[in-house]
Parts: sequence; C-alpha cells; structure tokens
Amino acid sequence: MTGVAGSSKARATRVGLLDAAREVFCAAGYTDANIVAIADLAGASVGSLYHHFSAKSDLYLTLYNDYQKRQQHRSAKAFKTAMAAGEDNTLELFIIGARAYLEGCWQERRLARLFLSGDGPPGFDLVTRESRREWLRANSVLADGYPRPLSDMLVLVLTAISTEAGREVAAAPSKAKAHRMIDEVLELMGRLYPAE
Amino acid sequence: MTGVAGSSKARATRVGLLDAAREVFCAAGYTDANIVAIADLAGASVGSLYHHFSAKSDLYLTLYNDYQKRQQHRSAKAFKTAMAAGEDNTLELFIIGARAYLEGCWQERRLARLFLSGDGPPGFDLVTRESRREWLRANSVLADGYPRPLSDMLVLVLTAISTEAGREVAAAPSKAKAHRMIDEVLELMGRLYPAE
DNA sequence: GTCTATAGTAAGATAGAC
DNA sequence: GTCTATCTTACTATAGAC
Repeated sequence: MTGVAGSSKARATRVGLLDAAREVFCAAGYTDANIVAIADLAGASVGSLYHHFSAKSDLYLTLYNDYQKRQQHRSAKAFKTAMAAGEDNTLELFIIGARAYLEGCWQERRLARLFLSGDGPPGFDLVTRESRREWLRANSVLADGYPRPLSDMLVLVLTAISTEAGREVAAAPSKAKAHRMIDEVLELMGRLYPAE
Repeated sequence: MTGVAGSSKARATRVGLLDAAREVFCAAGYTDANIVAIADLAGASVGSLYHHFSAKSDLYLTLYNDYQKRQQHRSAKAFKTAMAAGEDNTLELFIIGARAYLEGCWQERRLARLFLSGDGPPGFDLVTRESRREWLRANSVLADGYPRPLSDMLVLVLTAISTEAGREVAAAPSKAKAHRMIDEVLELMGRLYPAE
C-alpha cells in the first residue's frame, strides 16, 4: 500500500460524504440541510468535509452534475437510436430526447424533485439554465446537417415544457400515472410542429 | 394632528423602506441584498425596518404580492374585455390573459426579472406556484359556465410557457424585440388547440 | 408609538494540531 | 487526510431614548 491506499480511503470518505449529502438534501432541501448533519451521517467531521468540498453549494452542485450527466446520457442514447432508425424530423427527435429525460425524472425522482424544487444554492437557476443549453447543444451536434433547425422561441417553449413536466412526473404517485403524464405532454409537444 | 399624523409618518417610512428594498433587491438579488443597505438607502435604521417588516423575506414577499396583484389585474381586465366582445374559446381567453401578463412583464421588467430570477427567500417557488394557481382560479371564475375546461396537463404546459416567456420578455433588449417575442410565443400557444 | 444602538444567535467556513 | 475548536457574517430581537 503506497500513496494509492490513502487515496482510496480518501475516495471512500468523499463518496460517503456525497451519499450523506444526497440523503440530507433530499430529505430537507438545500436551505434547511445542515453541514454538521451531513458530516455526522457520513461518520466524518466538518473539517474533513471541507477538505473534500469547498462549500455546502459544492456538495450540491457535485450531486447535480452527476445527475445531469446521467440524464444527458439517457437522451443522447435515445436520440442516436432514433436517428439510426431513420428518424429525421427535428421536432420528433427533440420529443424522443424529452421522453428519455422524463423517464429519467421518474427513475431518479428523489433527486429530480430536489433539483426541480427551486431550493438550491444562490445562482443555481443559472447553472440549470446552462445545463439545458448544454443539453440542446449536445443534441444539435448529433443532429448536425439536418435541414430545419427549430426556432429559438420554439426551443425555449419545448424546454420550458420539459422542465415543468419533469417536476410533475417526479412528484407522480405511481409509475402508471407518471407514464400517462409523459404520454400526454409529448402529445402536446407534437402539436407544436412548425406551420408552413 | 393627532395619532393620525404619526401614523402618516410611519406610512412614509414604510413606503420608503419598500422603495429602497425594491432598488436593492433589483440591483443585487435576494441573497446578496443587505438589510443594512436597504435601511440606509431608505434613510431609516435597521430597527425601524424590523418594526415595519418581520424579516428580509417579508420585504421581498410584500413587493411580490403588490406586483402579482397588478399582473392579476391586467389579465382580468383583458379577459373581461374579450368576454364582453363575445370571445368564448377557452384557450383563446387564456392566451389573451397571457398577453396581458407578458406585456406586464415588459412594463415592469426590473421586478419581473427579480421575481423570475430564482433568487428569492426559501420556499419562494411555492409562493409563485400558489400565485399561478390563484391566477388560474380567478380567471376560471370569470369564465364560469363555459363548456370545455382545458385539461390539467394543457394548463400546466400553458403556464410553464407563460412563465418562461415572461423571463425572456423581461430580459429583452428593446420594446420591439419584446413584442415580437410575445407574438411568437402566443402563436405557439395557439397551436395547442385541443385536437378532436 | 416610533426609532437608535446594541446584543444574541445560528450556521457556514477556517486554522492549526495530529 | 482528519479532527476539534474557533471565527465570521448576517439575520433577529430588545432595551431604552424621544
């Protein structure tokens, strides 16, 4: 065991802190979550916590970035599958990506509720807005070369719908209800097909 | 001048504090706004501020409720005018109310940006969600007796669109751009007309 | 009844020993 | 890397003058 062993123990501490943070944040929200409670639950000290993370917001943002990466991955996968199957309608492709996102909101509903609750660190809404832009950019790279990109306003509207629907899906009382909601909202998106 | 004179002076202090709070909140957002700075700008003391308002959040919520009342009033007025003119399509009525709301977002863009920024007191998103429900309830009372109410999901989607569009309108660089955005987004809402 | 000055409190952040 | 003890910052509350 050389330096790597210490590193691995540190990693375990870090992971434990993140697990504890997820639990505490999901239970109490951001504002009411207590740094001491997170350290305690992880079986670590406050000083150790601050060794691994620069602030309460850092813990929260790390959890968010991991979550976001998983959501991005789900959408990209669905998107690529649809393209490989010959789908070439830009709005349809967006809707397919949105379905993957919304199903992810149901699967990870505790985290989705947390991040969509509005109770985050100062400036968190800017981070989420940036993530959405990133999501769109990544998908539009995949759709590169397609003839008709969607108008800015249509994209804004579709994104707003996805976000709000995600909140609702994450709060749904059952899987069946969640899927019914998803079907409904995607049907509404489909009505937005650009008029000639 | 009896007790009323003192009362009137107190009222002036209160109004001055609210004006100062609006200025500081709009400039700095909620989190970075400083209670002392608000009192100073109003030419009052912190103790005086706490005599009139119970907390920083109380100042913010008072500003919000006033703003919300003005927005509600704009929508209701447009709504009633349209109904008097014989408009009886539920979605059309909603869109007319949304136009009034969005024009209000432009007129009061500093406040609109503040309240739509996501930087408010803990739990403020619940307050705004409640306001939206209130807005819908007030309007649906006006439209009482109409045959086809909109589905829950359609209402959710329309509300999400209005909110997000309001944010964009409030950030628009010119009146012309703002109105172009409003026209665009209302046109998109119109496409959501329930299919048979 | 209204305001000024000051103290209290809670929680996130940090310093320095081990 | 981890921990304990301490510090800082703001919001909050109150004592007492006018």
